[in-house]
Amino acid sequence: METTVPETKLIRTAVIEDQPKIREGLATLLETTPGFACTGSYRSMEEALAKISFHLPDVVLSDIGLPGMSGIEGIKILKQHHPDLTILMLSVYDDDERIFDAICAGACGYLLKRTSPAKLLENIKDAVDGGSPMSPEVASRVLKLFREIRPPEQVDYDLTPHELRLLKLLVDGHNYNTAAKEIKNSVNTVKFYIKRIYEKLQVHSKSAAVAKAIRERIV
Amino acid sequence: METTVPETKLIRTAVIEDQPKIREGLATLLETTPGFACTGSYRSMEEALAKISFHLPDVVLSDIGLPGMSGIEGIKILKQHHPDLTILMLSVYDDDERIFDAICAGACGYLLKRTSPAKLLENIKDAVDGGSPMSPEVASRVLKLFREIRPPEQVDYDLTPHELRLLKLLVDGHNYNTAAKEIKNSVNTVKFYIKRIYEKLQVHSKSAAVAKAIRERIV
DNA sequence: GTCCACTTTACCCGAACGGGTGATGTGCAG
DNA sequence: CTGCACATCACCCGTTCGGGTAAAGTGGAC
Repeated sequence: METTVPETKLIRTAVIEDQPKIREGLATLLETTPGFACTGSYRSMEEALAKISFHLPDVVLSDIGLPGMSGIEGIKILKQHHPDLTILMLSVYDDDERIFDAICAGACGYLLKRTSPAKLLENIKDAVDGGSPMSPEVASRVLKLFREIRPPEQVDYDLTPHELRLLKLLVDGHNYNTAAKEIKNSVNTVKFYIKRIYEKLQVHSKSAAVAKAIRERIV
Repeated sequence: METTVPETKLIRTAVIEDQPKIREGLATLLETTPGFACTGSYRSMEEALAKISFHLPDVVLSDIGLPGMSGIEGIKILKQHHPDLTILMLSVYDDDERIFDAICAGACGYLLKRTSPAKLLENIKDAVDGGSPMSPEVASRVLKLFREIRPPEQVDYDLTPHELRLLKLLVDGHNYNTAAKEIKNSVNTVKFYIKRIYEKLQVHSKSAAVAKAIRERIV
């Protein structure tokens, strides 16, 4: 809800892409579209890292499959040097692994190369406005991964607060003795409680209990 | 790259929203736009759950802040009854908690109410095409959460493949004996290897090793 | 008071674990 | 052949665990 005065701010974009046709196409697109500018186009991450500081852009558009250093490795370094840089990945790959890595490396968006020029420009604008543009397929995968991460429905096995606390101590590497000191009980009490924890969790050893506790996020 | 013959398929959409103005606005928008249809508009999740099966839509557009059952609770149930239903959340809230819950409950997209009608229609289309439309702010939050989830950078402690396999067995609840059978070695060999694993992981017990392995995603 | 549920502690015993040391093999470089 | 690295296994010993049983102490309900 800001006053949208005729936007004078140019979106300065750099391109990192090894295929000459695509690289030049993007550069031309950015140069000829009002409101956009291309501050540099680089054939490799190494080249970009060496030269980009002299014409720092607002947005970097980077391929992943580059000769030499990969785009993902590269943007990690780019982000270290210029933390505020907005980075969009532009890739033909839409596999979970690469999407995940790119995002964790600092990319704020992930577009597939088949994205139309109009969409691309719109997405670049979104990105500088703080959005995180993703191609539909990419967004789906991100959500899918997202769901996989926390599927378990917090089954709590009816553990009492006491038992829970003790379980946490076990998870943190305590043995019966140190855990006993921690909760100010005798070792025998601890042993007694742990028996019940094992029953409730249906396990028969400390390590199995710990594994279950961590995996099912009981801790 | 498919032949885009004049699309005859209507996108049938249902609306769940308690505010009359918004609900009716959405219904009208869907009815009057070529290619779209509104199969029903409901004031509450309870109403939707009761009636939606008679006119099953392709897409459900649901508010979160509803009277009675919340939109998030509701779509969980909706998804159980109709797993293939495409569900888009339409909400004023953009907090992490609700976004997370909505996605995990089965929403395939999350839009803010300030989304323009044109964008909204486009996003609905994206959704039926298998995409996962999100408002820019929402997408940013999703990526932020995403990064928080896997911060630890895969330190692998120089475990050999052998040691790694053994560690996995421990994590899966094996004791020395069963693990030994599993890798066809004597118990003593297993003990020997485990000693080295403990050294490399800097731990002194099975449960601590298991905890570390799971937490640092060595498994 | 009595009864009952719950917490806390105790003891026992066999099995599993942890750590140390040393002895075989097996294959490869010299 | 010798030497060396490495994998495999054995034995020992003290500690910790896992599981079973039993019994005080505590507090509230009746």
